[in-house]
Amino acid sequence: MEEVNSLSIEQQRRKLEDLAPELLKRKKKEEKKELEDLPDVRGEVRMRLAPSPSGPMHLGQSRMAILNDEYVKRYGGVLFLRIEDTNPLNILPEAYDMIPEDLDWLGVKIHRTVIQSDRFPIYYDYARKLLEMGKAYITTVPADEWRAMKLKGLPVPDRDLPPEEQLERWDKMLNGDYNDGEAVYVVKTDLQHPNPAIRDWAAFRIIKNVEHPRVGNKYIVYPLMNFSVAVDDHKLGLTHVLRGKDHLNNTYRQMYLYDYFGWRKPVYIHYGWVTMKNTILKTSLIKEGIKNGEFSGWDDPRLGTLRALAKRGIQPEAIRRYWIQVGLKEVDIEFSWDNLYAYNREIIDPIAKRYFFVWDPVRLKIEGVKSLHGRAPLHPSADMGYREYHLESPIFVNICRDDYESIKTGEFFRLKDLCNVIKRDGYLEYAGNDLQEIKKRNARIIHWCPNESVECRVYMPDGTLKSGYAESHALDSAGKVVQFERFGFTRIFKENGKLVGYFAHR
RNA sequence: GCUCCGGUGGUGUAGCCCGGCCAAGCAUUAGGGGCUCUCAACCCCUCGACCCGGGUUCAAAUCCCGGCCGGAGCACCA
Repeated sequence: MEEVNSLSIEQQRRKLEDLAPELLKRKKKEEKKELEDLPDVRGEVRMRLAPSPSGPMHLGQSRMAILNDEYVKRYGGVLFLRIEDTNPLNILPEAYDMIPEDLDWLGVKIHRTVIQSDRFPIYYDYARKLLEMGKAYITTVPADEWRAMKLKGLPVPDRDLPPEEQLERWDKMLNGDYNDGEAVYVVKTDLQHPNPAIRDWAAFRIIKNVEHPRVGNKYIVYPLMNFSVAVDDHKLGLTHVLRGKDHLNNTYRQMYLYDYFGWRKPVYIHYGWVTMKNTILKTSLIKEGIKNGEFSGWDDPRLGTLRALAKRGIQPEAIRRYWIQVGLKEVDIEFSWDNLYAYNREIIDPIAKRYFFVWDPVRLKIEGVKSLHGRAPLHPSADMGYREYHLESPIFVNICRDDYESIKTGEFFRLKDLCNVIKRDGYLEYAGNDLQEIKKRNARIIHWCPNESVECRVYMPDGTLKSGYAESHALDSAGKVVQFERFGFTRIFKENGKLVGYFAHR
């Protein structure tokens, strides 16, 4: 060892070359496209997605859906969809259908769906057991006082009442003898716990006079998330739970239930926080915006909902690749639209047909020719056939105002796949059809569309609108993602004979 | 304030557990060039990072200590 280190780097290298040249060759490393293995896997895996039905799914939530799906597919097992609708104040009834639709679009395979509002009797059952065990209490102390005591590490008087009395109170809660906020079911933990967030936590509350979209007024005692989640995670036999690290303290809280009941704990993995700059994800904001007409709906192209992305032609597979490469690290990350777009382009570029879309159009006459024939490939490399143009005198075409203004009068340029022209005052002069001439003179080639085109407007993700004309061939691709040349990838739809597009990315 | 979790280029990630193949890989972005009848794709090139300070060691992105910075939670929401 000492001998080796006494040599210079160059000497060491030479010596190594003699002994084992293969060690010097660097392996070309490929981009990692796989997720890390899950820890502690014994055979099949049981995992879950647990969205609350407050709206359709958005990009942020697609992360947990994709990752769970990937792991269940890798190891085999069961993926549960558990709809967490225990807060009747924050439910969008349509979301019960929207969420499975969104998951289906994402390609996430759900094996079984459970809805928490079906399971209240189960929660009540465990609640009673816990009271019998003396591990929970029902307090009638007002919320703020109770919280203040907790912060000081002090018990409220109710905490130490005997189980019989607690059970009596529990029955009174269920019977409706208390009104909203007058009594709360609390799980005992450790009042001295250094983390105040972990000390005694509320597990059931009373909500009267609010109709739950699925169970109506059947229940007035609603479980809070930590209780119902822990019970269900256990009852469903989960082996691994993926959740955002904002749930870290909830995991610690739930551990008390596992300990009290002696349940086996799943493996928890907490992944980092994702910030999405200038992306609208908050369902409450979206709901508001739809209501006041600011957004056209849940699929408004400005939004970060999966439905909006789908409408713009973002492929579910691109979203999947994105989240797989981000992985499960506990670091907070910033979402990168660029990276998502890159994955999407990878998928879409080989299959998207090419068309001309002229936004902010200028209509110009081509002088000096009787008729013109054009032929442009629908795809530059794949064999998808051609779109053809036959123009008869008088010939008018549309080009983008930006192009028109940046071309000088007298300048020689080409209308792609049609012919060469010279810009004159207010019209174009036909200048042959020699492509080599364009190349030789390094002249510009711009796109155009015939006078007989369809109106087309394209909604951009930033909320702006581009309108103009698209060549009528584009109607053939209605519903699909196309690339408007020199514009970008856009998903187009036919509406009243016109085209409406939603821009994906360049 | 208290509790917990993190810090690799603009962004994401690999490497960190088990120190030396790392003068740090990959992807994306940006800039440049080539190719192309698109400002797409493709090919080539360039810029760009181990939070800071100590320590251990022949050797630290990797181990230890301290600091700094960032984030999350502290709801009768999920």
